[in-house]
Amino acid sequence: MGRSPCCDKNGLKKGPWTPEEDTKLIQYIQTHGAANWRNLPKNAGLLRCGKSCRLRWTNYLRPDIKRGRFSFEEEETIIQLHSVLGNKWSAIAARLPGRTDNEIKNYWNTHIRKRLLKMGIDPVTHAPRLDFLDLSSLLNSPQLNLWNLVRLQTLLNPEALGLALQLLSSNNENPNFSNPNHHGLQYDQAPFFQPNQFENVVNQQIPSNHNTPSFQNQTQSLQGNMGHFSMNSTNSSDQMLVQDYLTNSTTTSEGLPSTNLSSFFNGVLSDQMKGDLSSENSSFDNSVLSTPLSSPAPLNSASTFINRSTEDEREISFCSDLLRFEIPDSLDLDDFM
DNA sequence: AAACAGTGCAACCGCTCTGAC
DNA sequence: TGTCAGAGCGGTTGCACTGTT
Repeated sequence: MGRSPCCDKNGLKKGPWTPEEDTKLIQYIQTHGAANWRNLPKNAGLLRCGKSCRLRWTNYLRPDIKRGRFSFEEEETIIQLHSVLGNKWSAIAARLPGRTDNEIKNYWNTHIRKRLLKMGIDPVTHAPRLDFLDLSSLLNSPQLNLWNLVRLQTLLNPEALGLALQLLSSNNENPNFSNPNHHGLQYDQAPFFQPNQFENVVNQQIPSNHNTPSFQNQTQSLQGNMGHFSMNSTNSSDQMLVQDYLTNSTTTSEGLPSTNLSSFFNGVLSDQMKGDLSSENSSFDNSVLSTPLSSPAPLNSASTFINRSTEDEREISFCSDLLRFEIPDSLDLDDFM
């Protein structure tokens, strides 16, 4: 048999707390302290379960509770801590003064989790998931520009890039696949990817070591997402940038992609564009020009939130930061172990 | 203006874990 | 070693609020 309930629930009140109940609880705890929750309701004159009193106090009435919207910094901290600690909400709350575990849990489930899913990130593992990623929403966004393409580098995992490379390199063998280059082909006349072409190429090009259910699921999802993008994107220059970016990627001896943005920029950008990127007024991190995919850029969370004016920008940068974060030196993981 | 659907959040429930005794 | 209270967690519910039709 299970243990006896913490209190006799007959006749006990449930539901929202009234101001009078709150006042009684606060006054009692201020006088006697927060202890012996089983006897507290009776002593305080409350028709509540002790557990209910404890939750009410710890989650709402405690004087050090901070109410209101989570800040960018708090949000980022939650994500970083969650990637290390998982669903240990109390441990996360201990690092966020004034926030409770329940509040963080609710905020995670209602805001952060949804946003991660939208950005194609597994909220459990914090890894990019192609079957979660909605490329069309990213690439069709009004903010689609060079910055977002750069940030896409961090969204796409090696498998995704490898698949794209195989697709692009297969054009010599597969006449059905259109691989336009920027020497005369009219992009606004040629579709970027047709879903059926994508599927045909995928079926032919998946390497044997990627013949796993999860990889197949991801490639199928990528097919759908890329197909959606191609059918909806009307910005031919954007398509060209993506195409060139992928074309300039290389593969390692192990067959894994090793994408270097410098080759992309050198091959695609005009001198004017490179100059713009290197200007002091640009928020662009020049280190990315020489940073291979396998070398994550250091997290610079303070600067990444500067001058972001739109929710989309915040989401994209938010996602980018997620995948680039590193554990701060000040965070002692031994505390959690 | 009313009905409806979607969203956010406080609160609850049932269970497990932990530490004190 | 077993029992118990407190703490913590995942999941869920109910309600208020907001946006849409």
